[in-house]
Amino acid sequence: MLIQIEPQSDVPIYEQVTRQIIEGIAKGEMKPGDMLPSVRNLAADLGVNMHTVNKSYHELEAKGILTIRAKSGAIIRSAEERTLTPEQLKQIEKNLKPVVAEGMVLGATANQIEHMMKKVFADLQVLTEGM
Amino acid sequence: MLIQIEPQSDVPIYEQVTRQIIEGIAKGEMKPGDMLPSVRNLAADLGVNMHTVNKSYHELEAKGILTIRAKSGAIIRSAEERTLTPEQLKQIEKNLKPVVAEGMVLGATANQIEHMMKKVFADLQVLTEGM
DNA sequence: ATTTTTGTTATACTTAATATATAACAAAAA
DNA sequence: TTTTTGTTATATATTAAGTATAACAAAAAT
Repeated sequence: MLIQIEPQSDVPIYEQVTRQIIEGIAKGEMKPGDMLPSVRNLAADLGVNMHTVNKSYHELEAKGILTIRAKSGAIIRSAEERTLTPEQLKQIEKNLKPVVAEGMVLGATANQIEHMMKKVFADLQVLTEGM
Repeated sequence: MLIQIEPQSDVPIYEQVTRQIIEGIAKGEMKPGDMLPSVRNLAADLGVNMHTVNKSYHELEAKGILTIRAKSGAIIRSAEERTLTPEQLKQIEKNLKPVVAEGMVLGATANQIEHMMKKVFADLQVLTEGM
C-alpha cells in the first residue's frame, strides 16, 4: 500500500497518514487481520518522525479501526470486531454536514452532490446497486 | 441567525464561525445580498476577539461566499455571482472522500451513508425529490 | 539464550497555528 | 461632524504539530 505525504498541505502529516490508511482499508488494499508496518519502518519510508506515525496509529485505534498490541505491532480490526455505535453514526453525520452545506452554498445541486458521492464510492470500489 | 461557539472543541473558533455561517446560508436563514454583522459586533456577541471573526469572514471570501467591501461590511454573494468552478467541485469531492471512507471502514453500508446524506439535506431544507 | 525489533515513555526543542489585546488609520456611513 | 467600518500593525500567550534523541521492557526472531 502506497502512502504519499504532501508536506505543503494544510492537513497535518499524522492526519494524512490516518486518512490514507483508512482509504487503503476501504479499497481492500489492506484487510482485517493484516499487520501494519512498524512505526519506525513506516516513518523511515515516509521520511517523517516515528512519533508522527505513532500518533496516527493511536488515532486509528481511538476510531476503533486498529488494535495496537504493546511492543508487538498494530493489527487491522475485522468488521465483526467493530461495532458501529450510534455515536459513530452521529459523528459521521457531523463530519458530513459542513461538507454538504458548503457544496450547496457554492451552488452545487443535490443531484451533483449525489453524483460526487457515487464517484467516491466507485473510487472506494463500493457496490451501489439499487441505491 | 444564531451562532454558538464550543470553546472546548478541536475545531478552531474561526472555523466554527465559518461553518455556521455557511449552514445559515444553506438553510436560508441568511439570503444573498444580506449584510453580515460587523466583525466587532459579532465578536462581542460571541465573546471572542475581533480578529477571530475577521479571519472567518476572509475565509468565507476566499471560498467565494462573501464579498467584503473595505471599511463598509461583508455581503453574501448571490448564486448568480457565484460560479461553481471545476476546482470547487473537485474540492468538495476531496472533502467528501475521507468522511465516506471512514464511514465505510467503520462498517456503515452505502445505504446507511446514503440515508445520512438525506438527513443532512433535510436539515438544510434541500429538496431531494427524484434522487 | 541472545539479539533484534517493537511500542512506550520521557525530555527537549522548534515552528506554526490559534487567539487575544491594544492601538491607530482612513474611508464609509450615519 | 461623529460614529462605525474594515485594515494594518505590534505584542503576547497558549496550544498543536513535528522533530530529535534516548532509554526501557516486552515481544519476536535468530
